[in-house]
Amino acid sequence: MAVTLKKIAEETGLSVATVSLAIRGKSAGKFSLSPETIKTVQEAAGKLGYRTNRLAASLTSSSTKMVGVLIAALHGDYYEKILAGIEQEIAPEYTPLLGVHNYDSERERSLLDGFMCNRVDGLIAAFSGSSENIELYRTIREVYKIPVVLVDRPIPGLDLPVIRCDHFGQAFQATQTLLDLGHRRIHLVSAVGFLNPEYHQDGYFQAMKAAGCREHVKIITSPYTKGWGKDGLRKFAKEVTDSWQVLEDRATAFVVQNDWLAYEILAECHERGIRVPGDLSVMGLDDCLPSSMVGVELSSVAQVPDEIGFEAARHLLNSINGHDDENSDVILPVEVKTRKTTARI
Amino acid sequence: MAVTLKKIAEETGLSVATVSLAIRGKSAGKFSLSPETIKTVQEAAGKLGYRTNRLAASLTSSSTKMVGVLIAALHGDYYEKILAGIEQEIAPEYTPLLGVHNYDSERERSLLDGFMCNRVDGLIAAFSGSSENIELYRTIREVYKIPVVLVDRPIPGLDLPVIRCDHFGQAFQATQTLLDLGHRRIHLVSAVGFLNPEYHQDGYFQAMKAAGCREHVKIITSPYTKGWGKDGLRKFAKEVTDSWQVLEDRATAFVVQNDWLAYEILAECHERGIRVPGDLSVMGLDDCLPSSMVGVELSSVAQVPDEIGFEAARHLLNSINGHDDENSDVILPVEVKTRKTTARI
DNA sequence: AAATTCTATTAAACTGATTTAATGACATAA
DNA sequence: TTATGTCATTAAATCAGTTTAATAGAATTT
Repeated sequence: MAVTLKKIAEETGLSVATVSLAIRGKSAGKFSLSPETIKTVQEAAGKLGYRTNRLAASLTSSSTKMVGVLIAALHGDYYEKILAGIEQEIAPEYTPLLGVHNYDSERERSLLDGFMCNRVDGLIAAFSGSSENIELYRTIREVYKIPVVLVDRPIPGLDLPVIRCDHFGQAFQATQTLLDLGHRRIHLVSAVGFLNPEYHQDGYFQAMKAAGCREHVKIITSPYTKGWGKDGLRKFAKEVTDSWQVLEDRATAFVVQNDWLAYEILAECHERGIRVPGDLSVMGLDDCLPSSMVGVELSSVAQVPDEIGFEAARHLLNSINGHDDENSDVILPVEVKTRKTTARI
Repeated sequence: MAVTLKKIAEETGLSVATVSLAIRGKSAGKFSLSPETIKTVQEAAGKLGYRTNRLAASLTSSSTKMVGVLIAALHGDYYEKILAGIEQEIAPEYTPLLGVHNYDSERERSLLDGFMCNRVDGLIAAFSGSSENIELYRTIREVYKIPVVLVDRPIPGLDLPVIRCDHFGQAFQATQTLLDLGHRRIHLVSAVGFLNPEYHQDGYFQAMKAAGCREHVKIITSPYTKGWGKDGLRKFAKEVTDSWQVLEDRATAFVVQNDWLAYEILAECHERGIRVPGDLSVMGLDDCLPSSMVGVELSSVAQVPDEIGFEAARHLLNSINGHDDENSDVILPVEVKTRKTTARI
C-alpha cells in the first residue's frame, strides 16, 4: 500500500541500499553515489510520494524521534500551556506522544508502559504522586536509559531534573504582599490534592514567621483529595466561607492555593454580600487565565507555564543529545499581580 | 539494553516463536502451547521486565496503535477540551501523536508528513484552511488509506466526515434571542481568521431576514486574518467600539463571533462608561470557560468541545475497525446561555 | 504394527528500513 | 603488464518482532 524503498529500487533499477543512501543524501564520507543516481532516486521518490517508514528506520537506528509527554490534567490552562510550550519546542523533529493521567496511578502506569513500548527517546512527565509508580520511573531511567524530565514536582528517591515555578516564592510573596498591606490574620486555604502543598505551606509559614505573626498561622485544608470538579471546589468554598463568617477574630485575608478555588470563594462572597476586598482580601496563587479579566480581577501570583514547557523540552532535548551537563532543576520566577481583590486593611 | 524476545528465549531455553506466542496468549486455534510453557515464559518476561517493542510489532501487523491528532491551536480552552475528549476516548489502547499547526500551512504539512512517516492508524485533524495542503489530505486518505476525521471545518473537495458544533445554529439562536428581547439593530462582529465565519454569517443573516430586519444587517469584519493575540483582539475591540460610539443609529446589540473578542469589547465598554447591557447588549458565540464566571457573566451560546473530541475519537475508532457505516458528519447541538450582558431593550 | 491424528514446538520467511563489508569496473601507478 | 587505488554500487546481515509451514513425538485409530 505505502511506497517502500523496494518499490523505488524496482522502479529505478537500482538496489535498495543505493536508494536508501540516495534518499538520505548519505553519499558523503565512506560512500559515494553519482549525482545522477541521486537525482534519479529523488525524482522517483518524489513522484511516487515516498515517505520513510519511521518504525522500520527506528528499529536499526535505535532512535524513534518520539517523546512521551505525560501530564496530570487537561482543564484550566496550566497544562495546556505547558503542552503548547513543549510542542512548540520539539516539533517537528520530535513527535510528542500525549498521555493524561488525571492523578490515577493505574492510568499513569499504563501510559508510561505504552511510552516504553513505543521506545520513546525521552519523557517529560508530571508525576501523579502515587508511590506505586516510583519503581516504574526508576526502570525507565535506569534500565531503559530513557532521559526523563519532570515538571512541577520531584519523585522522592529519584534524582531527576525538575522544571517548575517557584512555589515557595509564590506563597511567600503572596503572603508578604498582604503583610505589607497591613494584614496580620492571614489564612492559607489549601488542599491535599493540589500541587506541591508543602512548598506553598512553607512559603506562607516563613513569611508569617518573619513578620512575627506566628500565632495567626492557620492552614485551612480540605479533606477532598480527588475529583476537584467545579462542584467539589464550590463545596469547599462554601465551607471555607461558612467557617469564616462564624469566627470571632476573622482572617482579614486569604491566600488561596489555586485560582479556581479563589474564584469560587469570590462567587460565594458575592452571594453572601461579603465585600472583597472591603471585608476580606483574597489572593490567588497561580494566575489562571481569567484572573486578569475585567470583572474578575483576582490578585494572584503569575507563573509562566509555557516557559515550564519550553524549558522542560529544551532540557530533555539536551539530555537526548548527550549534553548531560545540565542535570539540575530549573525554578522559574513568579510575579505578584496586584489586582482588585486585595487592599490595605 | 531493552529486553527482547530473544533474551527470554535464551533464558527459558525455548524458541523466539514460542515465546512470542506465549506472551500474547496466542495458543488458541491453530496453535497450542502447554500451560507449563506459557507459565514459564510469562514468569520470565515479568522478571526481566519485558515490554513489547511496538515498532517491531507494527512492522508486520501493519497497525501502529497510534493516532495523529492535529489541532489548530492550544490557547483558550476550546482545543484543549477537544484534545481531552480524544485522549480520554482512545487511550490507552491507542496513543495520540500531537501536532499544533497554528494556522501555518507549512507547519501543518510537516506535521502531517510526520504522522504518515509514523504510519498512524488514523488521523483527527482541524484543517488549517490553506488550500495548498488539500492534496496532502487526499493522499493520506486515498493513497495511504488512513481513516481521517475532521473537526470544526470540512475540506473543500474532499468527502471526509466532519465533527463540529452547529455553527449556523449558534449565530441563528444568538440573533433570535436578541430579536426576542426586542432588539432590531443587531450587528455581527466577525473576523476572517475566526472559525467558520460563513456558517455564523449565514445563521445571523437568516435570523435577521426571517424577522424582517434585513435593512439592519451589518457585519463588522476585521482585516486582521492572523496573529489574534490579546493585542490584536484589543485593537479590534477598540475600533468596533469607536465606530459604534460615533454612529447616529447605533446597534443596540452585538453578536460577537468569539467570546475572547467579546471580553475585550466588554472591557472597552467598561473603560468608556458604556453600560452593558443598559446601553448595549453583547452576546458571545462560543461560551468559553470564563464566560460563566462571577464578574464576567457573558451571555453566549454554549458548545461542547469535549463532546466534539469524544465523537471524533469514536468515529475514528469505528473507521479504523472497519465499521464504515457512519461516514456522515456529526453536528452537535448548542445552547443559548443568557447571562448578564443581554437585556430587553 | 502401521497409519493416522493430535499436540507442542520451532525453523524460516517476512515486515521496511540501515549499515557493513564485498564486488566489479575503471583509472592510475609501478 | 601487473599491481594498486578509486569510485559507484550492492549483497547480506541486522533490528525485534509476527506468522506460516514444517517437524518431531505422543496418542489414537485401524
